[in-house]
Amino acid sequence: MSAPTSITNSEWSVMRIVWTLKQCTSHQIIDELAHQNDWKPSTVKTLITRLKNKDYLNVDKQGNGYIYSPKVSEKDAMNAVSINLFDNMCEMKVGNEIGTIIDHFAISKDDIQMLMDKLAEKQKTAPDKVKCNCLDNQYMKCGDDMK
Amino acid sequence: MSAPTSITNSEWSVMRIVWTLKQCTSHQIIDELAHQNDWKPSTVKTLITRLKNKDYLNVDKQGNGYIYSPKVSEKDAMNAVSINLFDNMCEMKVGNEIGTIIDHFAISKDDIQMLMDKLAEKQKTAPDKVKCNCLDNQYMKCGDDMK
DNA sequence: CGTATTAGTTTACATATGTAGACTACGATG
DNA sequence: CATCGTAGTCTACATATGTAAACTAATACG
Repeated sequence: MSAPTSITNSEWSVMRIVWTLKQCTSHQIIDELAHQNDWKPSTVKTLITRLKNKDYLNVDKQGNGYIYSPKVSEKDAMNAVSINLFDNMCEMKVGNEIGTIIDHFAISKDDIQMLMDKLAEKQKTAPDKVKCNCLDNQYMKCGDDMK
Repeated sequence: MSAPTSITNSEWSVMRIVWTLKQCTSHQIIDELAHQNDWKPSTVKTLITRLKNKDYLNVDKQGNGYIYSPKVSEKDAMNAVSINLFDNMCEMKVGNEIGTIIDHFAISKDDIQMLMDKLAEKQKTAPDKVKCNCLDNQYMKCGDDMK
């Protein structure tokens, strides 16, 4: 259920297809990615092999080739990469950055409502300030705002 | 002002220090990262060089060595990586994922308020549904929910 | 049943990344 | 001014990633 190793951008493209189709043949993946990215069949085959090795894909023999299905859920993978990303950033600035994401992407009414509810709840126990965690050492700590 | 190339995780560690200190010597960066990650001086020096080449760092001669300062703002870099990350994901699922991030990280009262205001505003023109954009091709589209 | 198709495996190769030692040059100190 | 220490550059090397050709093996079709 969890995401063992990290996957690369191009592997991500393959996984999106498998997640969406739930199960599919290499042929379908190759077609779709030839269409989307102009990738050669060999390229996609390599990516599929790597994803098998990384335990992101299940394989089931069928006729000639295999049927591929996700071994790691899309949600788990998304969580792994996004949490990893924000872990890299200054804790103090994560809140502000979420704002940028909200500005930048389309979100449905329902999701927005869900987010507002979540925030209202979180507000109850929220700290006045989240401290910069960029420096472990003796140096001066970082200022308040980043514009 | 913009983030030209992408930077790696370890380069990110260096930049966080420079962003926080605004300007500093290699000595300071080396110290801090020896402390944080147990990296050898050479490792940090390599990272500094790569960041110079990637135009993430300004250098100013001073005495023996140099004073380093950011050439790309922290905000720009954060935006670049986070937008890039969510661009990789199924559009339909970004809203939900923002929820996970909100759950997972500490956010200050002020930031939460800012996010709620932003969402309230965004709600006014929000679509009922954001469609899955995983497939370009002819195949079936992805279902509604991901749990 | 043989052969064309297809799916999968092997090999390849350039660039990126993590990690670091060795070497060099310049400024500081006696 | 000679030398030492410190900062910076060069070199190194294993693994990861993007990209793909060549080869092989197993169906499917005639």
